[in-house]
Amino acid sequence: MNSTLAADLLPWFDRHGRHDLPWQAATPDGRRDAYRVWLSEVMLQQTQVATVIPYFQRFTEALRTLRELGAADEDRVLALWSGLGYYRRARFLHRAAQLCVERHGGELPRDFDALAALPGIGRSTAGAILAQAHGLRLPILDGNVKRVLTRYHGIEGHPGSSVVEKQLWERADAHTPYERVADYTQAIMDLGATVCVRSRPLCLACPLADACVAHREGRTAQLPTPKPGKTLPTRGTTMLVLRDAQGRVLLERRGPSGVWSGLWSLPEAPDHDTAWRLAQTHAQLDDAQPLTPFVHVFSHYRLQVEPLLFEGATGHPSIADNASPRWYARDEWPKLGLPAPVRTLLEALAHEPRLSS
DNA sequence: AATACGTGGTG
DNA sequence: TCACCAAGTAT
Repeated sequence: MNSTLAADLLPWFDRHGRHDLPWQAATPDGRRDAYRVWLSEVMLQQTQVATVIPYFQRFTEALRTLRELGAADEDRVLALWSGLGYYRRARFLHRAAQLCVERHGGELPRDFDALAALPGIGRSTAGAILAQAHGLRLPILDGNVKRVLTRYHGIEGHPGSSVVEKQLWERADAHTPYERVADYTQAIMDLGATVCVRSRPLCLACPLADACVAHREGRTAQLPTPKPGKTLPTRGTTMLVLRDAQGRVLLERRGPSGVWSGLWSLPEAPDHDTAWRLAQTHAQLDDAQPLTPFVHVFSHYRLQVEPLLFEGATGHPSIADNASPRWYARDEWPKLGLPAPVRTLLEALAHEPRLSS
């Protein structure tokens, strides 16, 4: 393999790459903090830089080290993640930090296999961490790299399929240079994010255009091959907003699997009748007010939500711990991991007490 | 191998 | 309005 990809890419990176991302800051010894690199890589899974930056800032200000993360309550971690989505990432991150404290002296292992064995760290993330933090020559294969390489080599087929992915890993490895690995890793992601974008790539500004098969053959619009689409199924649920005289709301912790796992959310029922009966088990209520229904879209289905407001709940015990379910006052919501639409709903309700459809 | 898993932005 | 997309991993 006598590829010139890295040699063509690095001068472009020096001039046009991103060098001031928050997780790129060097420590006093000129290295990058592996904890911050790790956190950024996990946050960036399936998530764009602009979305991640404020979450990264807030998270690292609250939990500055791997040990602080490991010692934190899961609720705190999920609250810091709340709104970012794919919450299993946060739970894995938390668990991995604890494993590092138990087994690896409070640090992220520098061995690839040990690193990739941690929950939430797959081959690409492990490679990115070791390349960025320690300069080890390891390939990465994220969405940016897949887009660049499918075009550069004219590779057909959905990049998510195992056949295509295998080819891409081989190409990714072959292109990874022995020098300036951290810069190369950032460079190919920057190229994918800013030049070799999905629609209307900026080939005139691309340092790889001369050697790019897709550019030469005019196939940039056809590559990478899009995922075979299917229409999202729709599910429905009724969310119960049980509110007491002080404005506290009943929330319950969701189970360890499924969407929003581990987050605090509103009690749910399949229909209004069931919701009504469920409400009676929490308080003596004689009035339910339908709020404005809304649709929340996940990656694999859309959820039609019909919120039902029950006002004036009384007689519940005051609970001090985090047992679920629990009544939460508004000033406690920020400390909770809440699903994005639930947070939006509760805040809207707090601002507009009489909001209804 | 195929699917579950969030959310906000965009054309 | 809506389908599609954006720094993947686990099962």
